[in-house]
Amino acid sequence: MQADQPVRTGRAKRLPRAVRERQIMDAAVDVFSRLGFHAASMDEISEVAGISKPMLYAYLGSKEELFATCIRREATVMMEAIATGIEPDQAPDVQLWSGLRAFFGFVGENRASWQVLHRQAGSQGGPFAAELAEMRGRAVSLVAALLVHATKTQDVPSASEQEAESLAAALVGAGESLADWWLDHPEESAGMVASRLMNLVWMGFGDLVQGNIWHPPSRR
Amino acid sequence: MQADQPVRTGRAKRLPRAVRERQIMDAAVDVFSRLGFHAASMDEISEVAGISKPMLYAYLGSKEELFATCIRREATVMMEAIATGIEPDQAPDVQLWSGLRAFFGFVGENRASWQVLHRQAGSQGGPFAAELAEMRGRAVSLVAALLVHATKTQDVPSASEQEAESLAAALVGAGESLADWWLDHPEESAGMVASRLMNLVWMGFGDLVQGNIWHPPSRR
Amino acid sequence: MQADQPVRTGRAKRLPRAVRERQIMDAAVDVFSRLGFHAASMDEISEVAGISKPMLYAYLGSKEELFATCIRREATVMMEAIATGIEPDQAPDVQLWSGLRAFFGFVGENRASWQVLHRQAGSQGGPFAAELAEMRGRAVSLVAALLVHATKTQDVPSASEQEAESLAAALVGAGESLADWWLDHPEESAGMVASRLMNLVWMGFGDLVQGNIWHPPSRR
Amino acid sequence: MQADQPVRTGRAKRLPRAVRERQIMDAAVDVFSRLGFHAASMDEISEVAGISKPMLYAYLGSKEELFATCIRREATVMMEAIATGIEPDQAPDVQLWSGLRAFFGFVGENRASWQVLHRQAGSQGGPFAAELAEMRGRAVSLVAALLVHATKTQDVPSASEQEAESLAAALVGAGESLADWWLDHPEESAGMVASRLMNLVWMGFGDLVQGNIWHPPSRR
DNA sequence: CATGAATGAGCATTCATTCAT
DNA sequence: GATGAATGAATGCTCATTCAT
Repeated sequence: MQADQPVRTGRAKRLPRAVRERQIMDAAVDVFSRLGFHAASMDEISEVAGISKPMLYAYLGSKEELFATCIRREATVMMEAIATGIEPDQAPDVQLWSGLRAFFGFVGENRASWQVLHRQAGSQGGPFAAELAEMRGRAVSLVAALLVHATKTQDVPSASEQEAESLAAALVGAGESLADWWLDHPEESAGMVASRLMNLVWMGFGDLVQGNIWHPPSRR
Repeated sequence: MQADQPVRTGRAKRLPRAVRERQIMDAAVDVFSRLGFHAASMDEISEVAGISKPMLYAYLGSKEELFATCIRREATVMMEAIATGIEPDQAPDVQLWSGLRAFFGFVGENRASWQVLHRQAGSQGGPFAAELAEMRGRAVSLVAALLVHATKTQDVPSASEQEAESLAAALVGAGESLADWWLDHPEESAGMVASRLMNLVWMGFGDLVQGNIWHPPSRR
Repeated sequence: MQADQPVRTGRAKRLPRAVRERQIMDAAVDVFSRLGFHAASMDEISEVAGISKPMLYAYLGSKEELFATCIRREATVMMEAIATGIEPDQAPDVQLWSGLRAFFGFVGENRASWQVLHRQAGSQGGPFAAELAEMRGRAVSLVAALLVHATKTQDVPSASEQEAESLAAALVGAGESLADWWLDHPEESAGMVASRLMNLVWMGFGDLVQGNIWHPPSRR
Repeated sequence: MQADQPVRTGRAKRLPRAVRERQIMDAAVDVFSRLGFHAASMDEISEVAGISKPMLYAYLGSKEELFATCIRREATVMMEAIATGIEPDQAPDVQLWSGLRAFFGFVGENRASWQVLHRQAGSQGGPFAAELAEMRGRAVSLVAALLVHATKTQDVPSASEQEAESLAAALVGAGESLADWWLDHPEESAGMVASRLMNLVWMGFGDLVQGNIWHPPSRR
């Protein structure tokens, strides 16, 4: 997204550290999202960032540190986007719905960010796996809390934490997978995709096949 | 699973080709599942297999060929396990249920196999991405077909193919994610985990929070 | 030339040693002439020969030994062909002419042999360089002797051995180079090519450009 | 020529790129000329050049690219040396003579260069064969042109192109072979060797054995 | 005798990382 | 602060050669 100076030449302009760091991380996110951690090379990142490799190391440390930093930044931004999107004082279904909408909205507008976060899920070997796992775990917990909250508003024996977490994991996975599917079918709108997932997890196939559909509150 | 002889010493015993090939592929699945394609080295695979590198190449070809062969073998075994588990002439919900049970059953008993198949999802660059994507695509199509079949038994305007596929993608993602979660919570039984996902996707949260639970037919 | 059994299967028939050795060497000459020493692999040679690698080693020793043996055999055959072709009791020019004709005749009918002998001239590093150099040296000496003999029949101060050898080296090189050129222009006959070289070295450009041509004795 | 530091130790001194590149190519020519393309290893070249392997690749690309670059450089230098040596407005024989003198002069002073160019003639397989063949072809064409020019100054039916080319090929081969012979008999002077070849190809044995010798014009 | 199975040793190439200017 | 120049350490792959059956 920021392959600016195609051929860097001469000495890079002196810039305040914060700006430089941002610049580098933008480049790193770009490259990591395109190639994945292993295939990405520090050479290419430094080139895209428009600085020399020693600067890369001076500012962001090793490749792994750089990757972890990227993950952390992008994950934080995404979580904030979602948190901001959720309408807190509404009914559980509406909260979930607004969360999903925010999630797909974010993915649609930040493909690179999303891919850095998701395209590496497997490489558990690396030490940045911790970073990734933690970020994902945070998302799962958030959803789990929402689910627990939903059951508490009813007269049903509240589900165990374990159960909530497992369901949350499933939901998060469904969201990730659907987001990937969406990348290959960009003709659909974020709202439509979000709505599908909402229907699936709130109504279930059992209802869906009978024509029972979940609708956003405004239409109710 | 067979990282036995940490330091191989002397000449490996003469074995018929077929046996050695199996041995090597088992080792490869082991290493690939632990480290992922990129981080795995042919050196380590040959060591784990208890043979020298040239045998690797003589029998299974290049690293990429080896990986693709692993993927194909494991995917085939898994798909067969699931196909065998599905009860074909039953109602759609029962079919789905038996499929999920078979899936989690397989994952529980073949962790390495499962991880080879799932831990590389992101590596879009590699030439084996095709292999992986195809395998996953096949699974998604299978689920989508099941969903379409389910809607057709009802008097509802049958869902578009696109919609079915997206829901199937979500379901598959939910299954994958839940399988991963399960790997970290092995105290649960396969049936319990499968049942959770079944309830989520068939009943939906909407029902679940009201205490409506899906039960296997025998209990109905 | 002897890629007989395309797919060897089962155990090779027991054959008397001499026959086996011939078979192997024919295959080796074929492969060496096509690929050169380095690019030729013992695997391919054994395959073309229709036997297993251990047999190759049992019969002909190491790759270098095998190559040296090939060189020796082919060179001997060629030298004999030339020696046989030379008419000993004739005038020097006729002797040279018959030698050249025999040489080009041999090359035309034994391309593989010729290429094994000539296509490796450069690789002086290997220990078989000795073999090659010796063979070539023998050819040069033969020509030199012929030249010396020619001068002795005249009333001129006979050229020094050194001079004769250098001229012989030049002549041999011209022959080799012309033979290579001929491989790329097979439409010419052996006699025509031989005649060109004869004219060049016997008459010289000085005569040639004045229309003075050397003719074989029968036409004189 | 600079196999100085047999064991390089510590970090190589910082040098500007152009200098290092020259240094590397000199080393490469040295090694290639001694061992030939196949037997030469990038390890040895880097060692002789006094740098690490990555520099080789950073500056000169792959082994094949490096070799091709060497060939091109050396061939260019040699062709220029010869072109410079030829006296253009003289009679054909004088032109040939000056060309030969220049050729042997070059070989005498640049043995490594000569050997890189000549010692690989056979390796037909490699992708650099094109490079080599083209260089040699250029030389042959040049000589052929000279021969055609020579016949045109006479009243003789000008030789066919084919004939001229074959004679040129023979002459070039004679030159190459004589140059090699010379490498083993360094006690002779370049002029003497050149003169021998000149006499052979201009006067022919027929004249030589009768004591007719070609002399450079100044002595005529 | 004949062979499938096995390997040690080496080679081209790349990449994260750092030094000296 | 900023960089061009430099490298140690792997990695994928191949080949001549040899056991064990």
